[in-house]
Amino acid sequence: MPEGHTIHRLARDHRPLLVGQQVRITSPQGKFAAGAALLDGRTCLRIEPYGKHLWYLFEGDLSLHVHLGLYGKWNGGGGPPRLSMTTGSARLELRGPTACEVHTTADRRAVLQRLGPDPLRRTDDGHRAAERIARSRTAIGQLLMDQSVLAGVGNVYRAEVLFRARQSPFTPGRDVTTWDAMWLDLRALMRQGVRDNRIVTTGARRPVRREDAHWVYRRAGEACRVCGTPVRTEVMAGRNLFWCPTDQAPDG
DNA sequence: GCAAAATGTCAAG
DNA sequence: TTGACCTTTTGCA
Repeated sequence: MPEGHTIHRLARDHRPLLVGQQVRITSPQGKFAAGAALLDGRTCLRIEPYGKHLWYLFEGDLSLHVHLGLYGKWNGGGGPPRLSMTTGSARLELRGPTACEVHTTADRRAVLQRLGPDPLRRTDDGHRAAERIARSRTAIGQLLMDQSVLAGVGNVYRAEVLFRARQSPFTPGRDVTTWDAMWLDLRALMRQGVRDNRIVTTGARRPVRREDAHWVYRRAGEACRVCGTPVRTEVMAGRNLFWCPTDQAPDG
């Protein structure tokens, strides 16, 4: 399930299958029938991931925009897929996405414009995010989830990067002094996530048991791995936040 | 076997 | 802030 690392991994896996190929596109489930007809038979030119968004660019200024949301999946589950892409040798099926639509270049630009820097893009830097954070009274735990501040970070990386920086989620952005460290850490963690196709932040050795993969995420009530204090949880930005009240105590 | 939750977003009120 | 949407997994009977 998808935070930014999943999307970048999909792009990496799909490139050798689709780029340079003429692609047969259909909508067995019917909901994307018109879009599929528009794209069907075109050659895929490139695949571009950005944050949690994924674009398959085709000849003729049209692209397929996919956002997996919470449940979307390529090549999993049963029943008729929303979208099917086939070449001579590959078959990809998309089920349960939040977004599956045809974009023009202008549509794609409009989405990109609303997104903050993506830690997984080599040329992005954290400066734009740093400025937003430094100006804001909003809690850092909320800012990290805002895709216009930072693209690709979701609920797991939020909890884990805050813990690794020993940063309280409740500190207002303008008072945060750990941003540079968190940006660098996100780059490393998310790259690792692309390699593993999975989020592991504890440095646990493979094979990593599920209960050893995270410091605090989904560990409410369990002992903090560092200090033993029970991990706490509370809804922030509409999602369950997890943190250690001792290691991530607010300053002062 | 079913209810609830889940790595997400948007639009309505 | 809430509800809607989409699907799979988890936890409790």
